[in-house]
This record gives sequence, structure tokens and C-alpha cells, in this order.
Amino acid sequence: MIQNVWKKFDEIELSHSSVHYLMAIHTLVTTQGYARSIDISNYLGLTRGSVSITVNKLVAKGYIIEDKNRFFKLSDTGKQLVNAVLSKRRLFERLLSEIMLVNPAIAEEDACKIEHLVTKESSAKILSFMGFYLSDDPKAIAFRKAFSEYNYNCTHQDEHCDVCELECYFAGNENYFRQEK
Amino acid sequence: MIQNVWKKFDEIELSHSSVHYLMAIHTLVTTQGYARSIDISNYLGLTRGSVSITVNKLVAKGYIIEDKNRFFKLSDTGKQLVNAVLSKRRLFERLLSEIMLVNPAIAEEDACKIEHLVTKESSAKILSFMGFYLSDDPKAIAFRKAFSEYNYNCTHQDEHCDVCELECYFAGNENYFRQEK
DNA sequence: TTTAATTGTTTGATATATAAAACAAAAGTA
DNA sequence: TACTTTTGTTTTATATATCAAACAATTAAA
Repeated sequence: MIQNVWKKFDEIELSHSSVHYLMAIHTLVTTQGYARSIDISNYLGLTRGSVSITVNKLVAKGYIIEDKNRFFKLSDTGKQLVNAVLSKRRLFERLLSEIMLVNPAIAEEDACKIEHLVTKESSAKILSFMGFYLSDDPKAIAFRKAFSEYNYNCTHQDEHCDVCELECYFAGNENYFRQEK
Repeated sequence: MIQNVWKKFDEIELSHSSVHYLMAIHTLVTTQGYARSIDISNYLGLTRGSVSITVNKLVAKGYIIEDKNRFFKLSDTGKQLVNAVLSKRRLFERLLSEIMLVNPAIAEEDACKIEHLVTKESSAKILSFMGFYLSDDPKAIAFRKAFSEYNYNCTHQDEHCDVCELECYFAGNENYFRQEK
């Protein structure tokens, strides 16, 4: 089972790199109204040559549309993909920063690394959880308040830990749990 | 900012692939007591040639130690890396399955895809959250009970959504939120 | 011990993603 | 229009990760 799951990493529809070409076009079109090859190069910090090759492949694959003046925009497929990735990024960023209380910069970084890898199933469940967690339900309000006053401390010596199973990767790293306020 | 974060994906200490060679050795040594090149090939489903090349690189980099009979084991560095990755995998698997109520098979799959990418910072905060969430604190107990009876429904038409910001990737996918019991 | 099977390495090939540099085409300027 | 700059493409090269097949070495079996 697990032996085979890790390869799925590479079976993702598009590579991490290609997804970011699409994201770049989305951002450029949204912010400056258009996206030429050179704009993508500058935005992603890649050479014109590299961008030319990859963008043309993505045009061939139907994710990007090129007009007669060589301006690019996303196809419907491309838009769908970008919307999915952006939704997941936003979701994870908020999960980490607003609920887990991770430093926002780290939350953003981690969300960006995993955004295109996480399934829709997990994402939807997280959305559902957040829906309740952030709601006005008294149980949610009470929990949030209690958690904000809580400080986990995994000394994790001999006694059993509620959360970990094996040797604790975090033992002796109490500072990692502290909430900077 | 974000433009540059995505490249960090490739700045991870070892590639996803290499990490899994180390994980394979860990598993093989743990379960059958030793790990030869052929065992790694069989376990990962790769050819002997590919394994030979990559394992020798990882030996050169100091993650793996080879004895005179060509049996492999992890160096201390290798063990540390594997422990970190396993801890994160376990953590995410539990976060998704036990807290977000994601189907366990999907939780495992997603955890396996992101295990080596997530920072220690985020992981520690998740551990902290889980420590409280799964505790005997009455607020936690009350929340868990209430959430297990909750069913999110993102109709997300015109009105504002508590959770999403832009166009909802999940709108019209109510079935994704349903908890199979 | 000689042969056969298994295991490990090397080589040649493919695919992706990149850079650098040469080249071509388009756009802007004098 | 002619020249210059900018933009895009192509080519050559590098790095990773893989396979298949040839080859070598080790191990097991007859």
C-alpha cells in the first residue's frame, strides 16, 4: 500500500512547475491585465527560453490559450486547475494560521508547497471542519477560547503520549509550541 | 513573496524520491532485519539499475551506510530524516482522519504526499492542537461531540461564506462533506 | 567444482526542468 | 525607412530520475 502511494506524487495531472506557470498567468492577467512570455519569465524568475518551451507545451496540452499577438490566458481547464489550487492554498493557509496558530509566513510557505498535492476529499473535510470551528456555535467559541490559553508541552519521556506514537520528533522542542502573541 | 516560495519545493534537503529510498531501508531493516539493493528494488518497484545508482549517491552523501556484504542501513543523519518524515506523516494522517474525519485511506495518501514538505513549525503547532483537541478537557469533549453531529453545507451562492474567500471550489459538491459512518 | 540463478553495475536511452547563448522576429525610435 | 531594443525561439548543455539491456560478480545448487 504505502510502497505504492508515494509514486502518486508524480501522477499528479501537472507538475508543480507547470502548475506555477498557470498560477503566474492567472496572477499576471488579474493584476496587469495580460501575460506575455517575458512577463511570466520575470514573474517566475526563469529564462525566456525555459518559459517559451514550457508555455508552448501547456498551450499544446490545452491549459493555456495564445492569441495572435502572443498574449496568453488560461483556458477553462487551466482556470479550473488554478481555482482548485488557489482554493486549497487558501484553505491550508487559513487552517494553519487561524486554527493551528502557525506563524502566517510559515503557514503561507507550507500551503504553497502542498497546495496542488492534497486531494479534494481532504480539502472538503478541512473546509467542513473550519466551517464549524470558526462558527458562532457556543461549543466552538468555548473551544477556541480554551485552546488559545492552552500550551502543549510534549516532554514525552517514559510515559505514553496522547498524540505521538513512536519516538517523538518534537520532544525537547518545547519552544516550537509556544504561541507568539 | 509567493513568486519565490514555490521554488523552495526543490530546495528540500533530499528529493521526494530519495526520501523514499531511506524510508524503504528503514522499513526493510525494521521488518526483515536487513536491506540489500534487491530488497529496495522490490519494495519500491524500481529496477536494480535505478536503485544501484541512487543508493550509491545516498551512501556518498552520508545518509546510508553500506557494510562489507553490501547490506545497507541508515546513518544517524538518515535515521533523523526518516524519523522526522515518519512523525510528520503520522501527524498528518491523524489530523486528517481523526480530527477532520477524512476517510483513512485518503488521509494516508495525502499524508504520504506532503510528509516531507511541511515545516517542523507547522507540524509542532498541529501536534499542539491535537494535544488539546483529543484531550479530556470538557471544552474539547463538547466540541468533538458537536462536530461529529455537524454537517457543513457550502451552498455558497450570493451570500458571504464563513470560510471561503473567492469562488468556492467546493460549491455544489455537498457530497464531499458528508461523513460516512 | 562446474553450472545456473541471483544480485549488482554500467551503459545507452527517455522524460522533465532548467540555463546560456545564438538566432530570429517584432516593436519602438530616430 | 533604417537602426536599436525587446521579445520569443532554438540549440546545446546540465541535472535528476527513471528503464532496459548488457555485463560482471556473487551466491546457490547440482
